Amino acid sequence: MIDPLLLRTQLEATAAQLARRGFALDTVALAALEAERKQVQTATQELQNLRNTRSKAIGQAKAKSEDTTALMAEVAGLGDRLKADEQRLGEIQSRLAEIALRVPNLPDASAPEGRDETENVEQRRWGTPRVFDFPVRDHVELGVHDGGLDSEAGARLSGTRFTVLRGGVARLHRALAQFMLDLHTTEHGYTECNVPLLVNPEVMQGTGQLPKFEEDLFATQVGDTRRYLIPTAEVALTNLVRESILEAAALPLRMTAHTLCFRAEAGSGGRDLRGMIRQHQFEKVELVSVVRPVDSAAEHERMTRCAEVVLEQLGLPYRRLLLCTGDMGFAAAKTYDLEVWLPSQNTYREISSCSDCTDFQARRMQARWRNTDSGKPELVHTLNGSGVAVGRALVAVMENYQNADGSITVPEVLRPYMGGAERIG
RNA sequence: GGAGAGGUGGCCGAGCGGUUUAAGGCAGCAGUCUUGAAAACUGCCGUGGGCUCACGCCCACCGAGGGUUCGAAUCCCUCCCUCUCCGCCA
Repeated sequence: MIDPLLLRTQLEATAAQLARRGFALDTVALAALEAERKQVQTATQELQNLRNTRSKAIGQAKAKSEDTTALMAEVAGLGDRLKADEQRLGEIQSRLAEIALRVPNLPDASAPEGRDETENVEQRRWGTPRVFDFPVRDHVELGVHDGGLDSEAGARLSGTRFTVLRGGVARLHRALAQFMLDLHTTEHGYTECNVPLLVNPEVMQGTGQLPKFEEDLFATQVGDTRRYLIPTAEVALTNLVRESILEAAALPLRMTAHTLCFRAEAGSGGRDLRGMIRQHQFEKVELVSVVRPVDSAAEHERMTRCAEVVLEQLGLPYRRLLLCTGDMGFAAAKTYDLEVWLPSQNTYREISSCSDCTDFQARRMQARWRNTDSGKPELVHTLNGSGVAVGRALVAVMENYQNADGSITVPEVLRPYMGGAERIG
């Protein structure tokens, strides 16, 4: 959520900033609703004040055994008026909150203005795509051999966009996750966390998935209790600081988790249907940082580097994009995407996304820190990044390390996790 | 799932219809004293919100949500969570 004060006091300027990312704020409706809120809230508080002072007077009169009938007459009917006003105020405020919860974050000044992914700005490249002296196979072909990558089996069990992994491919997948987790915990200063995959609706609202993106989520219902499957560990890790006040010394807080992720992928019909690029269930190693506001820009660069190091150690060519305003996620003020080279597609494909969410999630979660200068609790800044997507890393390793006979060379850094094996398949 | 005990400010803890404007203590911050420190003493010290140029004034919050009442931390109802024991279980 952006600062509601902006919607009250700088409505037009805020609308202009949101327009940069293609979000149309209905300023006329908002201004009218806000004027009504102001009027009703003032009236309600005046009535509450009247009730409080009268009630106190009755108490004092009774203590002195004085007659209270005159005072009692004064408050007659006040309760009903108050109840009506309070209800009306509550309705206005929840309408305002509903609007505010659906407004995306303000884009950072350094995010280039643009409509969609075609206007993202490439920042750098690392590595040189390998030149093959044999016909390149894609990961689906490479995986069919011994059923190492079996989407038919996945479909039989659960439908489209589910895959079964077996044997060396399954182990390579596991090795990738282990390698990433070890790298981030031992080299990059992140604390390993193991988190619930099912979370309650408040948590989903905290990081911005609800109320706007419900159709992208898988949900469970047991009795009256509704829980959602996390679409990313960002949800669980970031919400660990919800409704808390952190000491300044506890920051920066850096956490990582390897989890399953579940996405309904509504609205992506037909895209990337082949193979493991876009699945309903996939694994990811996630990085989350909670920092002081002044530190978030630097932390964003640092986090993105942590993700890049994964690809560099795996020897996978990649490029870094600075996302334009129109391609950023709901909660992000600024985002870098990392795209890995896929020989079969002769292009770079997204494998990581690192976002600075500034105070947007913190405000929804009421996550604060105690500023030692002011002594007051202030909102933290939160950041999240994939470090990196395991399924897509598997695809990238299979394709970039393939051999003419259809086998796959195991990248050096993964061999300790593969019992020393140098190739699979 | 069953039985019992609890949820009050950063922490401990009193309050169980109206002198509560949430006592008191601890921790913290500032000051006095001191060569310095400690002790002692004095003051400050929850969160969110509204109105105001401002000084300030006001509203809400005692696990959550309802209810009773002129008035609720306190009484009633529903729910949640924590702890102890029992049961079940990877």
